[in-house]
Amino acid sequence: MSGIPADLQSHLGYWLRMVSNAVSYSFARKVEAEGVTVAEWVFLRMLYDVEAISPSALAARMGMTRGAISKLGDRLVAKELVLRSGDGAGGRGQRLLLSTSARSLVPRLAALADANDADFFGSLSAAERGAMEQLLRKIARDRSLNQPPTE
Amino acid sequence: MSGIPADLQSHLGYWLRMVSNAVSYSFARKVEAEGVTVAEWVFLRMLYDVEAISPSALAARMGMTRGAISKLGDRLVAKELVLRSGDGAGGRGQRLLLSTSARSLVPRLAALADANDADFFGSLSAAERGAMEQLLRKIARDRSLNQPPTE
DNA sequence: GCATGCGAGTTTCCTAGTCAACATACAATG
DNA sequence: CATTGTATGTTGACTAGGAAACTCGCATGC
Repeated sequence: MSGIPADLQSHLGYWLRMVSNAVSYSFARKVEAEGVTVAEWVFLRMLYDVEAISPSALAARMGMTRGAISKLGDRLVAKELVLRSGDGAGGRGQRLLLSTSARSLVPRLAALADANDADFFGSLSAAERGAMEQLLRKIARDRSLNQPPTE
Repeated sequence: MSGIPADLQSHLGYWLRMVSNAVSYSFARKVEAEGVTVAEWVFLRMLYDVEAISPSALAARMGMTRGAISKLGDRLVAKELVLRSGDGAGGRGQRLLLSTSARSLVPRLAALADANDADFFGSLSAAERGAMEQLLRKIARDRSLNQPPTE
């Protein structure tokens, strides 16, 4: 025992990071054609469902800090994809919502997400993909990485 | 069709990113007790095996740019964990190698990596972990994310 | 009615990457 | 040899995010 320290490749975390980075990088290349980043896609996709949400609630769902959401919001407002309601910039009980152009952009981005997933996981069988998803969801559940459905 | 755009959670890439980020974040918290970052751990662990390597070869293996390796190297040299041989800073056919203190640090970091993997994947059965690793490796292989054993 | 506090959003400073421009050692070619 | 080229390492400008301090609106208690 305690001979050679464990190899990098002997850790699942290592492979997870490698593959995840590659998937995200590839997706980033795809969505940049639409002038958007991965974080922005997530932001927009979440708003698409909820209609309106407060910045700090969104921060919790996205697993980012309030500060990061504030800046991300600035960028999206500048791109005219997001509106801040209540509407003076400094408003307190603020709500974020999609612009109409964002609402039409999201489906196009979703198609890119589908394509990216297909690129990477298309070579797996449906059973394999299912197994992978179940395992990942299980770990996320154990760690409660699920964004709570709470506002 | 073309009704509601695909959900974030319907993509494997999404779950991969969630779990991978959580794993890396948790690992970062663990190794910071040893004064090291995740990237620094990878850097050190790779050097541990190869004995000496050129910065650009290491960049290729780590999937980072030469610039990033240069700065990462600076930090590790400052921490006295890495040495640059050939030794004037501007040397061209430069080699990176571990200091003796780094050589004794790596096994401790490896233990933390083991612990982190156990934290996250310990709740899976051995068969599940094996399945996960095989699937991830397969994707990495398809995309040739394996660092080539070439120097 | 006023103070006190708390929570939300912003801002500042810092870190860690990329990208692209740069300098330069080394090789190949005339 | 000299020149030209090419790969290598470094640097500077920029981006994205975290941590923590700061600012206010708003509620609560006195």
